[in-house]
Amino acid sequence: MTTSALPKQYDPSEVEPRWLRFWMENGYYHADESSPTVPYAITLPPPNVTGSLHIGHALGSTMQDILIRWKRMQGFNAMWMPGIDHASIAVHVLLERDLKRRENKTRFDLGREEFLRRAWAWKEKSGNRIGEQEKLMGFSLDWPRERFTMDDKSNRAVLEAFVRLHEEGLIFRAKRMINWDPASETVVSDLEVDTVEENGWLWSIRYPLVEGGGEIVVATTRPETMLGDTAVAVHPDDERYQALIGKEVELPLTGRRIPIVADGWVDPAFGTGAVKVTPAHDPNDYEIGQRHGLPILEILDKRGHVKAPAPEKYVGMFVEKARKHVVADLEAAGFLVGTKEYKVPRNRSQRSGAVIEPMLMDQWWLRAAPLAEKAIAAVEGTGPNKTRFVPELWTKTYLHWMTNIRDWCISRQLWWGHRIPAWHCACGHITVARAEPPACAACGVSELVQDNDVLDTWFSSGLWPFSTLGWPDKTRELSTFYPNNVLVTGPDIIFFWVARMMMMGLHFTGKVPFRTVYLTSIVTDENGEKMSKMKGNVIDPLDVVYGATLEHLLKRADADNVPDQAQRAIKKNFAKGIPAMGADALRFALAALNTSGRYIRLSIDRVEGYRNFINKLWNASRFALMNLDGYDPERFETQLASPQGRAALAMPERWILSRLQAATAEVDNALESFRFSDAANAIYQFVWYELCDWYIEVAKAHLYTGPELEQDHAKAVHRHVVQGVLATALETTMRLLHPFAPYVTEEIWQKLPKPPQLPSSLMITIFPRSDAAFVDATAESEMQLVKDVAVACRMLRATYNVPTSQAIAVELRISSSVDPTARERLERHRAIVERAARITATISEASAEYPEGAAKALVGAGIEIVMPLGGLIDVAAERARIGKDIGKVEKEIAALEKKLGDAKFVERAPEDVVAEQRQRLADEQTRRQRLVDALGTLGGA
RNA sequence: GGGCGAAUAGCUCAGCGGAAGAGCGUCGCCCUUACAAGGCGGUGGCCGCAGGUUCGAACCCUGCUUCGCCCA
Repeated sequence: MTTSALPKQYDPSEVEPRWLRFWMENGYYHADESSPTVPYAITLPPPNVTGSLHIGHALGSTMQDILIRWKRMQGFNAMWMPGIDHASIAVHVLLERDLKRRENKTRFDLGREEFLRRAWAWKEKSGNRIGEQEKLMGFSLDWPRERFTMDDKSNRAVLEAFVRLHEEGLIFRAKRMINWDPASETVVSDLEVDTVEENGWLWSIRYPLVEGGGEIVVATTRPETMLGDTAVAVHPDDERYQALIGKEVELPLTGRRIPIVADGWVDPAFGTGAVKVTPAHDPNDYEIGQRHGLPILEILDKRGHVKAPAPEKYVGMFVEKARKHVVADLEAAGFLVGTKEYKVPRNRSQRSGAVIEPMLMDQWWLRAAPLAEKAIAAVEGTGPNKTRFVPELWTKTYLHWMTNIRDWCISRQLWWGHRIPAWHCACGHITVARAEPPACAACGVSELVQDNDVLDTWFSSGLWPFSTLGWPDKTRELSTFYPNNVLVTGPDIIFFWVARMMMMGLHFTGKVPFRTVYLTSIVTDENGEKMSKMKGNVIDPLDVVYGATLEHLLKRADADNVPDQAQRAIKKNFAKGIPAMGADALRFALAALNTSGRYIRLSIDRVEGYRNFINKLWNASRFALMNLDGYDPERFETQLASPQGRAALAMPERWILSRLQAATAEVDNALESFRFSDAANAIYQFVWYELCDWYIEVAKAHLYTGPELEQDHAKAVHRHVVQGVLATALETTMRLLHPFAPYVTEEIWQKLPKPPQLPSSLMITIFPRSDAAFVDATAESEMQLVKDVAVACRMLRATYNVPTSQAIAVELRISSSVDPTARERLERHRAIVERAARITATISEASAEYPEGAAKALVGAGIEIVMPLGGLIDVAAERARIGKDIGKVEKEIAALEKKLGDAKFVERAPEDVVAEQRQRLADEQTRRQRLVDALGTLGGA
């Protein structure tokens, strides 16, 4: 191997495709459901087929891949289920928008069959793209198992679930108030409606009394719905209107007579305290109507146009237009009392953006309360199986929603989705069945028409964790991989996914679908703004991986039809484009930034920092590979296996192996409790600040070959040990880091010399476990001392700008009375300190005599560093620096004396705490004395 | 209106009862043959405000202020 040929900079574009192919070709991603080993399963929340992989997916999926690769390496039968969601309404919105633009047609012009043909074509293209993106990110999904929510198996599961729930009386048909999207002409879920405050008007309208010539004035933001009014309501305690309750008014523009009713729901402080009641087009009015037995007058059709029995004049007008005409007519007729600007809470469909019309309609419903009961018990821990949320705070959100659950409207007036298995007969009877029934169950007629509606997408999502494993059949997959161990998703999906899966899972399988729900943070841009194409602040994960020029970003934005404003934002945000970071850097960044906070502010700069880390690791490995000639991994493995062999290691070797155990333990513990950022940071710290900054620097002295090596056998032996420790530490680091950064670790690992019996890929090696045999407190404290002394020397050197090239003589003065072991330790490790700080050291006892013009520094209380600088020293600066240190020390001393002077503290605090504070005080006092002495000998005050 | 949360270094965040931490930024010095995507060193904090509990509070409790988010 010609390792010297390794490039100085890690090039992910060259490395990633090779290993991706290797892993896929060898089937390492695939889990065998018949394997006797302990399963560990995660189901990927399937991305929406309309989209491409966005940064939120990248985050959630990276966390899942970290878990899966980690567990796989721990020997679990790790299975990660891939799939795509059909996203019923999202596909409709997208295709219909396109249809409108290109052909100026609606889906109704096209017909159901042709529309579905186009939807499938879209699914093929878009679904494949998502899969490609997931592969490029290195996600080790079990591809042969890949599923789609509308494939045959899923269709069968949905059919079975629907029929069973219907048989159980949990699915029923009823006419209730629903959210109608007039643009898409379908029901939408409560969860898919946003209430936004928009600028509007509040109109006051005079409704004249039928008798007595009086009037009542109502305030409304939707005057056009007056055409469907069937009452006026006031609060029963409202003194202004006591005399009017029970009277009738004549409804302007229609001539209809409607009553004035008293209802507690009315807010006397709103407007005039009197409101118009339109039971057919407002949920609250509907409730009032029910309480008072009011008639229901529907005056809006499915496209949001006015219809009869509204007066002929308005029929056919869209609500907005009808509003203008109604207001104008009211004004002309003298019924309009006032108009004022008003913030109107308006419901809009998240999908189409259209204003939602509450409407009364026959729909299919799922009675959710009985299902929710078990879903609550499982999370409260009172049921036989349990699911817990991580971070725990989301439990409340889930429980709050689940305890206040309402019946779920599951039918949608769309075509792309699972068609409802119900057949309507002219006699009015509806037959629900697994297959088209030959005849009506009620009247025997054979001309039946299947229900036109499809199911809400989330209905099939609820079944996903087990429908993907073969349910309703009792498959081996199901018994092996269900329940899943974890579900990873964003907190914004709790109600959509988690809640539905919990309800359906418990109902149909009797088991929770997953033991743990891990909720990631939500990724925003660096200013904390939610990413959105419209804002021009989206970061596409693959643009980060492969890099993108500004031109490329703008071109794509143009293709996506984003507004000019967003294009300008892109020019500002990504003026220099995005440099290629590689998949590993992005994955590691996402893990490192994924703390328990609710948001991750992702910026390219942060990712760049982690790209640098990957590069650092690459170069450390490069250094090792350039210095491993003659290294025999088997010989070293044998040495490490024996206690004597381990005891023969020198301090720095014992130190780095000990630190590696600490890092390993931290990574393992952190992952066990889903603290991804702690795990990533533990590796980062170890690699950069321990392995690279210290161990490799120390190792250099022993790795370089020279003529003396051939004469000095001990040196040659030691060189081999250093090579072994370096190679071993790196090899273990690769295994630790592999779940986070699979590509670079595999690349390096394959190059490292290692014992021959290891597997062919890093991804199927064993994940490191902290080994007590290598934990070495003595080595750690000795190395700490060495580092502290070296750093103090460097500080003096930097303060006085002593060039690195100049090895400077330094006195290390040690108060053996303060630190009895320091002198012996420093003498033993003098060479390391000298090399690290570029000094030549003389070690002596502490003394109050100082050479002229020396800079001084303290390490703890017992070690003083004296750097003679002759004329170089800036006396004033040195005085200021030491004076400042004295100030700090005195502040400490004052605080400690106060504490120790408090009798209650000494009396009540634990003994060890008191002793610790006493020791600190003594140390600080010594330090102060040393500093004062140093100051005193400076002169020139 | 109901609920959930957050205020700690210039920025982004960790710490959640016994000496204020990280990353990035910033300021010096250095192209020292693994790495300038680098090395060495420094600067920087009434831990939102006010009370309380405690020998001891960034951390626990109460209130306030300001910002988020979710639900109606």
